Amino acid sequence: MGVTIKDVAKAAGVSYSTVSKALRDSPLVKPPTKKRIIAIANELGYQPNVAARSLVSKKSNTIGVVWPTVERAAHAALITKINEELECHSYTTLLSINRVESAINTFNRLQVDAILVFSDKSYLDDHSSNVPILSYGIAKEPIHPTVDVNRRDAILLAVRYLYSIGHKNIAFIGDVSQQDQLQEEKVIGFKQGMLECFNEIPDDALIHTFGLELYDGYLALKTRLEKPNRPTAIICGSYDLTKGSIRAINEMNLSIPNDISIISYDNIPQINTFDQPISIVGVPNEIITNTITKALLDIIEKKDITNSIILTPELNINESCIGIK
Amino acid sequence: MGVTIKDVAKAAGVSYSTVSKALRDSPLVKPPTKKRIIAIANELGYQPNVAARSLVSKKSNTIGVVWPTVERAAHAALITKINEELECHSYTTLLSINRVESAINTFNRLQVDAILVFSDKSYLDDHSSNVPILSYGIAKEPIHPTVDVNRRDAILLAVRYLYSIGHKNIAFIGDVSQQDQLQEEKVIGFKQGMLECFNEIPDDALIHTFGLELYDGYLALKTRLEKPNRPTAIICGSYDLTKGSIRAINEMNLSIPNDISIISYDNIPQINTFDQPISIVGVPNEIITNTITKALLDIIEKKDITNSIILTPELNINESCIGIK
DNA sequence: TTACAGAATAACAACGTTGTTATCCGATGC
DNA sequence: GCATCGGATAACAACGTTGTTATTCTGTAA
Repeated sequence: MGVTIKDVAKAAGVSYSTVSKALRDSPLVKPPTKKRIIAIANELGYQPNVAARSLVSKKSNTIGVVWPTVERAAHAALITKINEELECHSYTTLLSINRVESAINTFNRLQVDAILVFSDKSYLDDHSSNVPILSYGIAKEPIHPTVDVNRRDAILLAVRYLYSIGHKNIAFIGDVSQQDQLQEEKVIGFKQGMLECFNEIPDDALIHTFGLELYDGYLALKTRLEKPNRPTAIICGSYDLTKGSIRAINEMNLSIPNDISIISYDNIPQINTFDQPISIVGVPNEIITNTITKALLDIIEKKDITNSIILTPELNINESCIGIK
Repeated sequence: MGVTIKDVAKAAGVSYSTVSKALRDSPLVKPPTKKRIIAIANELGYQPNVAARSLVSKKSNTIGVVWPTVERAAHAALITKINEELECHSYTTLLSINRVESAINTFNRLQVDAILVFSDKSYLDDHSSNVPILSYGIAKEPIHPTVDVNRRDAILLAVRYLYSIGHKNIAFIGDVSQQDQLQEEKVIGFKQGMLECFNEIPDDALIHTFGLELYDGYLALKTRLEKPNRPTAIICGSYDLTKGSIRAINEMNLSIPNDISIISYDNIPQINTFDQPISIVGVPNEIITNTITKALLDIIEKKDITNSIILTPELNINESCIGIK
């Protein structure tokens, strides 16, 4: 079925080792011959056999990604990008939506070159994995090298900025259920910022949602806006919550930024699909993916990354925020 | 790094071909020897080398799944299940979230045994793929063998049922934008049913949403319920729309089924997470996944399933529907 | 012309596995 | 006691590729 290197060799009238070298662009073969061989290979529709190649090279050029939470939109954006970047380095990404342990097992069987784990948990059980593992999540006492975003500082940055332009009534909308450490970190950052700026955290400054979906944000903010003491600035804990919040604000016939300034967490590309520009705080997706890609290549090369990498968030302000005199 | 079959052979004092046979449970090797070899292999932590194995067997035991629309929850449920089922047949699932053409290319390079494509489009461009392709979507003039759900009949069934228990004012809520052929089919089924039962399609029987998300359903239904001539029964075009509809109904202080009966499309497990049981119409997920798995194994073996498979929906009624005298 | 360097290409082993074929050895039948 | 049979295991080729080593060929200097 498949056309092999030997078929090409026969067609070109050379030995098969020459073909191999020609296709790998080795300097050991004369340019004209090389050109001719490549042309013939293309014509025959030659596809290198991955199995044979990785058998001899002892590498699969494949990276396994463990992604148990398929639902999270932010992760989807990350994975798509990482996938692209790795392809540039001629690695193929392999996704598994199984449970973490089971996925790690499978990837060990498949002998991928490295495993990337997306997990909310702060640590993974210590599995015996022959393959190096990188995790993206919380770098608190990690077992494996980890890439993490400093969510606490992100929200802190936002509070400080809003304070600096005169806001006195700032609210944070997000999941305060303490189930998810990632969300918890944001709340801590908010509280820290409020204490720093105002020496207190008013009861109604934290707007609780019960989930991270659009509707959760919509409902929570709408309920809050119907009460007195309307905040002049809101920090939204995630992309979907921002979407819901904006709908709630529109529905109340309020204006961004004249009535309410908004800063959204999550620095993902979709943020540009809103009707109006929205200020954001977070680590740009591109930086996250670059870092992860680089870290993966590093752990493959055995450049042991002992330290975890913690990324610093950036603030991007535009007309969704206005100062208060 | 890896412990090979030869290491096991040396440790067991037998030839490596004997080890191979013992591990594949061949009758050619004596039971006691077999047992001993397996024990030693386990002890050494032997993992068969996939590359070598697929090099000789000319199979990768891997199936590529093209999944360009990561966001759709219904697809996530399907894929998870298919993944499980294939694992039972010792196939590994490989996900790609790239564009369809690019993904098919990659999978050809990796020489997977078959490709499963999730696509809204009614047909794929005729790519030169050496690997057999199965698609899940619309089986209208398909190029590749296709597994399809008869969405038209599903909604038709629902209309007929509601009519049979006395409803005179039935509405369908769904995406009527005609962008998506899958959604379009449902609308056609609804219209057909209405004509069949009532000889007409009232203008307000179709409740348009502009998307398939929860909030889209919520907003559209709420708007509709504020108008006169409230429907006594509603058919929801998808799981997320059902969720939104239920919220709208609750918010208006209406009761299911006393004020409004509900039937939801999408026969997925999550449907059981609602506060109350909801009647559904559609093909149970398990049947879809079984069919797809079987079809995949078939095209791998025979390389030729000429006919597409169209699945017939089922109606599952419970207390979310009540008759009208 | 012969010898020889250096480039170009051919030959070959190796990667880890599987299926086929060959070998060994004990038991059986005459 | 010898040939034979058959079960158990060993030996080996093959899968398609790459890196190393061996061979051929070309052009140049003695």
